[in-house]
Formats: sequence, structure tokens, C-alpha cells
Amino acid sequence: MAIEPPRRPRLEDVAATTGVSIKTVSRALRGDPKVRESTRQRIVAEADRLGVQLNDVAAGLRRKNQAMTSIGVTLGDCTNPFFAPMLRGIHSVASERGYLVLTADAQNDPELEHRAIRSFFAHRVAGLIIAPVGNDLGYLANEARFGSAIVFVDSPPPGLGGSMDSVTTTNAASTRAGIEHLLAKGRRRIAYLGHPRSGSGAEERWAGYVAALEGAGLLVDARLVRDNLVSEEDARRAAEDLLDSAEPDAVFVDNNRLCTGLLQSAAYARRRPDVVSFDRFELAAAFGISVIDSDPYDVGRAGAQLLFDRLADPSRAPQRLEVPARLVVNGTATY
Amino acid sequence: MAIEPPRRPRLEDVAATTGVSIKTVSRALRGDPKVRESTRQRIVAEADRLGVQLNDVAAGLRRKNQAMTSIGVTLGDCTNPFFAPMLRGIHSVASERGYLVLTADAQNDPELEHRAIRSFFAHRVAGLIIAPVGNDLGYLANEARFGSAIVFVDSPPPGLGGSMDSVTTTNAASTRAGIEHLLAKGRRRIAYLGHPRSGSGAEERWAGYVAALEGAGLLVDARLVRDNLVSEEDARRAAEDLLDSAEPDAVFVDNNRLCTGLLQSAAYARRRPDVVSFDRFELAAAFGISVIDSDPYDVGRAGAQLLFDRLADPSRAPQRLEVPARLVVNGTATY
DNA sequence: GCTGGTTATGTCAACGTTGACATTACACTG
DNA sequence: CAGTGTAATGTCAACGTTGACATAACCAGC
Repeated sequence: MAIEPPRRPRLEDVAATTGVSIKTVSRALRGDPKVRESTRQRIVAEADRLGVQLNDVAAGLRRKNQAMTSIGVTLGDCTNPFFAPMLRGIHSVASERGYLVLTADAQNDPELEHRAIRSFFAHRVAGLIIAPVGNDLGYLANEARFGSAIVFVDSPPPGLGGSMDSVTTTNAASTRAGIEHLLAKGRRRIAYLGHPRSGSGAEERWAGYVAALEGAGLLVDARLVRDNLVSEEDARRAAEDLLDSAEPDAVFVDNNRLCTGLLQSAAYARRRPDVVSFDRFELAAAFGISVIDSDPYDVGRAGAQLLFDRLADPSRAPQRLEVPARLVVNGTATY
Repeated sequence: MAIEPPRRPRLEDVAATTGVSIKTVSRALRGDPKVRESTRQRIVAEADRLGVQLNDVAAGLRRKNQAMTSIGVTLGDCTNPFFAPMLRGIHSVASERGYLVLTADAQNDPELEHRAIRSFFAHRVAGLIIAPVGNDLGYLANEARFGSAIVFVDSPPPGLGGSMDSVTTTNAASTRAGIEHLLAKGRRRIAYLGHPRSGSGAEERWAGYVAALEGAGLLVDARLVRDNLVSEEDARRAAEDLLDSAEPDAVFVDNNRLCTGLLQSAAYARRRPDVVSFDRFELAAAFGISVIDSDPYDVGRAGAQLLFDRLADPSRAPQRLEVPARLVVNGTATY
């Protein structure tokens, strides 16, 4: 059994039935203007009839540095609600340029991240967009030498100095603005629920929190701070404890995942402190919480644009973009 | 300026410094047992030193039917909360098999979907997982002939008969169970907020709704039904109108996106009808609404597994899997 | 109708790898 | 130690395309 599937038709087949050379077919199909219009039409018609499509794999092999028309994207966890719209932003730019997008979910594991990146290079992606989970991506320095563009999003490149393009958000300034909003409402006991300090701009957000408090003449109260929270469940548990024991009148949350945990806690339902959360969050208005919206879609678009710009000009200076994050109070934009 | 980036090292370079032929290097690196162990070690060490990695593009070109070690996934909208965990399920299976995942966001546009699929084939993916948005994908019949595996998820293949593998959920039965739950609570005026009837199992869900009502001796009341809702905003508007005009005591919502819209409506906040929504939804418990959870992660894994099974045995009969969807009442599993 | 220049098309080799097949090395048998 | 069998390695061409270069076709000008 198991009859072989038929071969895919190729340029050669079009050449045979139109009586031109393979090369001319290649030119016609890629829109090379050095083909007589009448010839082009004949070829295109015949290619359509036969279902011939250029083989990008073979074409990739021929290109300088063998780059495919695809880019790779690694995310720590593609179910993080920040990443889905970011991915969408990346897709939108990539498809404008005719590039495909390879994705990898590193499951928050630096080892998997590294492996995914190696796979991407094995597939000869033209470039890479990385939302890093590992805290040392120094191994990328070698790879970058071969002409692959690399852009970091969400967090600047760990272990690579300032030598690479990146797109982050105005973490410190926007967090500060968020805290100041709470202070203006008269809140004084503002709790902090946060990520591990390394990565994803957590450090800067913390700095923004501290700066805002200090600006108001307040000191950081360690009892109001819970760090090192990774999962939703971590955040829920921390909230149960924190809200009852330290009785904050407001809570700042480092990101939407943790915020979801907070909202699921029984203590939150009882006490209903004011909440400001980093990252967009669809049901913020329904809960009446404020968010600092860094517009992941824009981050994704900016990252992808940076990538293609770098591909176009490999020698330009590294860019470090910051996408502004706006404070959205109870679902209503304020600035 | 613009110095050329150095060439990537290849098998030839390893061959040169180890004094064996390219072919032996190829064998050693791919783990072919017909290489003397001592030779293999020398070669692997040297390959590591030089940073040589097999070029999957070139390897792909050599394979039967030129398939790359990658699969393509098209989604209507990757920000739909159903799809992110599904994608994760796909990733997990793919990475076990050493395959990469190309994604495309069709932005709910059949034309973009078609274009993405063409691109995938141009990149010679080994297979395709499609959550269809178009209502006729008949054009795939041609492509499938060349040995690409194709699996539909979320919705069976529109316009292709039963000739292809698919993974859906128990739409009708689970919707019926959800409605029956509401009936058991004494609700009689159960509204329906739904998708356009075509695609995504909306038809079956509708059938489940009707069947449950009929089973209880009730008739469908057209005033309680709002169809053809696509966006969150559609759902919000429909809810504002429906809840006030028809005064339902419960609402069934076709999917999580529409549910988000419902929850954002002012009318919902006022009236708080019982809600049962299709699809997982993180904050369901916080809102006290029930969901019918079709576990997108499992759908993704099942779809990817189906794909690789088909790749392994192209001649087997098409499979139509149904992943069971459980009713989760107020965030607590009941069966 | 020949020259020079432009435009359209063709030829060839190469991209980096691997399948098919060929060869060599080596151990073992009688 | 020739003969045989197996393990290890090598040679060559091909995958489908395109860059570099070559040629053919055409036209204008004289």
C-alpha cells in the first residue's frame, strides 16, 4: 500500500509547458521586470493552472546567509495575557513584510528557551524576538555575528550589556504615576505584589514604587511588600495573607497574572482595597481597578519593526525603545 | 562600510579540521550508529568548538517531499483566550517531537487565512493545524495530495466533508448540560448570546440549547436570542439591550469573548442574571459565573498528536476527536 | 545592412545537506 | 593467507532555486 504522494509541481514543470527556461519562470513569478509582459502572463497563468508555488526553502538556501523569510519569537509563557496581543502585533508587522512567524513557548524554563533559540537558528530564521526568561543570554553574542537580527521585548537583554535592540515600557515612570494616583486619593498603606526582582522590568517597577512613596515622604513598609511571586496561585495566597495581616488600603500589582490571583482571593472580595495593576487587563473596568496599560500590541509592533529595521541596516546603533504605559483609572483614560 | 558578516560554519569546516569526509560528519551529528564511537566523539567535540549546527533548511530540501521539521498553525485571532492555552498544547507536543511551530493570526479574515496557508506551504511545513475562520477551505484538498498532514481544531473542516482529521469539543451535549443546570436551578427565561451560526461549533451549541429547552417542555423565545455577535463590543451592546428589554433570569454565552462583553455591560452589573459561558475563563469564579470548560490545552495537544499520527501513517482513516467539555459551576467542578 | 546598445532570455554552478551506492579497512574462518 | 563478511568511511549527484554571467533578439541611428 502506502502509495507515494505525487510530487509537488515546480518551476521546471511550468518551464516545460510554456517553452521557456526555468530561470525565466523564476523571474516571472518573482515579479522581475526583466520579463516581457506577455511572457509573464503566460507563465503566471500556467503556474496557477499547475498549482506551482515557489519553494521558499530552496530559495532560502540560495540567499546570502541562507536566511529564511521567517522570524522566531520566544515567549516565557504564551498564555500570559500580555503576550497574546504582543504576538498579534508581531504578526501584523511580519505579515506586512511577507515573513512568517515561528513561535516557541519556553515554559519559563531558560533551558527550553535556549533550546528553542538553537532550533530557530537551525531553521535559519532571519531574526529573533525574545521575551527573555533566562538571566544570561550571553550565548547569543556568537549567533548575532552571523547576521541574524535580535530584538528583546518586555525586558532588556540579560547578560549582553546594551549591545542589542530592545523594546520595553516606561516601567519606573508609569509605576510611579500609578502610585501617585493612589496617594492623591489619600491612600497611605499601599501594598506591593511583585515578581522576582530580576527580569521583565520588575526592578524598575519597584524603583517607581519606592520613588513615589519617598516623594510623598513615606517609607517602604516591609510588611506591605510581597515579592517573588510567580504564579497566579502565589499571588492569591500572598493576598490572603497580606490583606488580612497588614491591612493595606491599596495594592499595586506588578502584572496582570498576579492581579488575576489577587482578584481570586477571598480576602480581596472582603476588603476591596484600591488596586492598580501593571499590564492591560480586559475586565479591569468590571472590577473597578485601575491599570497601567503598556499596550502589548504596540510593544509587539515596535519590536518587529525594530527587527526589520536592523535587518535592513545591520550596522546601525542599537536602539532601546520605551513604549509609554498609560494609567487607566477604573477603565477610563486620564491623560 | 557594512562589512559582511562571517559565514556560518558548516559540516565542511568540521570535516576539514577532523580529517574525515563531510558525509561522516553528517552521520556523526545525526547520531547514525554506523560511525565509530571514537570518531563520533572527535567530530562532535570539533563541531561544538566551531559552533556548527546542522542546517535544517538544507536538510529539508533533501527530504522526501521537502518537508521541514515544522508545522503551521492558523488561528482566527490569537488574542482569543481560548487559543493561547491551545497553542501551548500544540507547542508542547511539537517540541517533544523536535518540530517548530509557525503561527499565523488570520484576524478573522478568510482571505488572510488563505494567504497564511499558502505561505505555510511555501515554507514546506510538514503539517498544518487550522482553527478555521473561512467557511470554505475546499482549496486544501489539492494541497493535502502532496503529503501534508492537516488537522482542524475547534471546528470541523468547512467545505471538505468528513475527509480530514479534526478535534472539536462536545459542543451540543455540554451546552445542553449547561442549560439543564440552569433549568434545575429554576430558571425559565434563559437568554442566548451567540456567534454567527457557521463555524466554531456554534451550530451545535445552538442545537444543545434548543434540545435542553425542548426537553423541559419550553419553547425558544426569539426575544431572548441574540446571534451573529462577533466582537466583545457586539456582545456588550446586545447585553445592554437584551437584559433590559427581555428580562432573562439567566444567560448562556457562546464563548469567552462574548462573555467578557456581557460582563462589561452596565445592564449585567445591575441585573446579575445567572450566567453559563462556553470556554474556560480565569475570573469565572470571581464573577460567580459557571463555565463549560473545553480545556483548550488538551484540544491543542490532541490536535498536534493527531497531526503527527497522520504524518506517521498517511493512509489511515480520518479521525474526528471530541474532547469532553465539563460544566464548572461557579468555579467548582461538578462531575 | 552594420554597429552599438538595450532588453529579454538562457546556461551553469552553487547553496548545505543526504540517499544511493562504492570503496576501504578490518576481523574472522578454514 | 586467500576468501568472506561486516563495519566504517567515502564519492557523487540531487533536492529547487537563484546569482553571475553569457547569449540572443531587437531596435535606433547612420
